[in-house]
Amino acid sequence: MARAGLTTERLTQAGAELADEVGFDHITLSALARRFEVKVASLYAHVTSSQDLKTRITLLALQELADRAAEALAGRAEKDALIALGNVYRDYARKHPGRYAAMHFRLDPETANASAGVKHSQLTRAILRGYQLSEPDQTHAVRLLGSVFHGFATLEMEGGFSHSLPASQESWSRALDALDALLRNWPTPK
Amino acid sequence: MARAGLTTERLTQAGAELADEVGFDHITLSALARRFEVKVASLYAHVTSSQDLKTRITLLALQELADRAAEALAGRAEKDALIALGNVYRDYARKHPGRYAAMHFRLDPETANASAGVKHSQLTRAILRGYQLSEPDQTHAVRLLGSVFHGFATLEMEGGFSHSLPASQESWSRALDALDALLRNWPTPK
DNA sequence: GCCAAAACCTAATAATATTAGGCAAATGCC
DNA sequence: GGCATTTGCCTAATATTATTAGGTTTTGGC
Repeated sequence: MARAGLTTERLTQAGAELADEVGFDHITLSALARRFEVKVASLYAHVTSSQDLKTRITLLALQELADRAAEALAGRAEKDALIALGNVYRDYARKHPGRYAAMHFRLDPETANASAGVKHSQLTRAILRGYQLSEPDQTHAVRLLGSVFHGFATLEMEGGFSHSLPASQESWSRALDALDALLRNWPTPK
Repeated sequence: MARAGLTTERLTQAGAELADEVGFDHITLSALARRFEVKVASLYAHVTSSQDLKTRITLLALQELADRAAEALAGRAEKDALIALGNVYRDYARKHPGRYAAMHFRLDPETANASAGVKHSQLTRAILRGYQLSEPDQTHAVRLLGSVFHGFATLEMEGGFSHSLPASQESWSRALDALDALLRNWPTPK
């Protein structure tokens, strides 16, 4: 009989799609095997374990998002850059909820360090170039931006903002306005 | 032989402790049964399913956190209240990572509506009384505060801030300063 | 002490993860 | 083009977990 043509890459890609459909927490090797019309044991020639698959999906998501972020930031500065980066995160979370969740899967330190995850903070730091912030305020600002982007995306994804008006899009725009105002006038502790 | 004295409440409580130890995603009825030195099937007299246990842990966490938030806000206003509420969230996430994660377990709408979850946004809204914001800016601000609290707590819990200086505590203080400054001078879109 | 209800158990089924070892299909060498 | 080898996928077996059905034993009220 014809072969399915499994490869590590194809499994990772299909795993990412599966995650977007059923949620990262609910992906299984069984479901993935079913999708390829293949027996579960066959997958073990390409991934070493369920954990391995999840790790690969995580790395894929981190890379995809870093690439989109880098592209979005090209040629933009200040508020333009801030809005672009924020939208990349939010849009990715909305379109790819499973992959977005994958990015918060715990990786072992070496894997994490070799991942595109490190690019994320670098890219966030890059948009601060347009604002006048020096260390250590830059680091504080990077962490605050990361918190807002991640927090908003997560809460919105969970439906936390969908049961009341105004529409969450409105709050998002205002959050970006607020962050811009903040970076433009970063408070110094007294 | 002596009986273990299982009740729904004790299972929920032990489940919450287990979640704090191994992570909410990794709690199992088997592990819980082991902890009580009881067979797994015995648990089904007190919880209807694994899903049911998780739901109960979620409700417990939402309630605990709402109670702590309410207590922390009593007699405080403005920045004092903001700091107190933020710290309640952050401290809870640090001390009870499993329960904190439980709060983002998907509940069916009716359960969610009957939960202490609704109190959270009310309490957040309460601290805005000290600042001069009217609708719909209040809602935008509630959502922003929620995003920062949740985002920061999550990223810190994952160790996202632990591999670089300054210490995350410092960034947290500065984030609260920033939010206070923002609420005091909420930008209007042009 | 007796007896109902409650608490816990054994047994059986099903889904998933994982390992070991087998056969067949594709690949490369002559 | 035929053959050997590698590789891809399979069957089979084991372990863990979730869940249901139905059987005992404990316990508290009388």
